[in-house]
Amino acid sequence: MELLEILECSPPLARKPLDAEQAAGVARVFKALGDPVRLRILSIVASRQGGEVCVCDITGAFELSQPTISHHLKVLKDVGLLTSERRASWVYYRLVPETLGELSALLNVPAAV
Amino acid sequence: MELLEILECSPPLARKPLDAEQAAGVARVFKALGDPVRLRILSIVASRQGGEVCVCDITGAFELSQPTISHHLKVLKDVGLLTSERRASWVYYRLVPETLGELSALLNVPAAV
DNA sequence: AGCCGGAATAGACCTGTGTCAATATAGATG
DNA sequence: CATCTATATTGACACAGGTCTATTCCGGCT
Repeated sequence: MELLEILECSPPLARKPLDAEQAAGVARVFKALGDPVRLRILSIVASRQGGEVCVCDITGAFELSQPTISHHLKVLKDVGLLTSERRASWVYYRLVPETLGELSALLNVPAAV
Repeated sequence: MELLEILECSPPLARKPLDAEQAAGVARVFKALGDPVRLRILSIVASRQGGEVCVCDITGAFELSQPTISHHLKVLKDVGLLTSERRASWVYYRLVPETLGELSALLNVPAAV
């Protein structure tokens, strides 16, 4: 997954201006975070004891159709924020803490100049 | 600016699921970060010695029209990531490190469970 | 006052995207 | 095999958003 590579190699924003390619890679992830439903999904997964959540639990937390939730899960998965695993009839989603951590580091601008 | 309040009161994602209102507030900021041009603008400002950049310098760094850059600056300003100050004919933009810091903290998920 | 340059705003256009209903797929179970 | 439940995919639609041109606004200068 090349996104993680970009993130891992990216110094904080203040280090030096991002080039177009780096910016495009990082923007994909932030764009995924730029939706309230996806943020809530992410926080549901993140705060879940055991670290994984069944899709049905997520669907139940929203007044949105099942395909809509499935769509959002796919977006989060595609940018490397979540992974999924099927067990029997159910699919479980987990955080990818590395991705979140890299984003966090990227935004961690040193104190005012 | 109520956004900062939301951010300041928000524990990390893993603490407990965001409610709809919190998620909407935070999503606004991430949405602003979810564009490559805006990320580059932000990194230009962040990496600038002295902490401020004239609009003309930003415009010069892209092959985009001046109104387009102005639009992106407005988006970043509206969500509290930048502030601006007019001096004579020029307008200078600065980071709001608090906002970045809060986002960084929000994403800072504790190590795997 | 009039002009000039830097920056912001307005409006139009086109693409991207969040949502849904309908359908398909996967696995379990009778 | 038939069927049921859980999840994913497809296609359609409406709205949001990035970009441009044209215009306006704001300071400084002559």
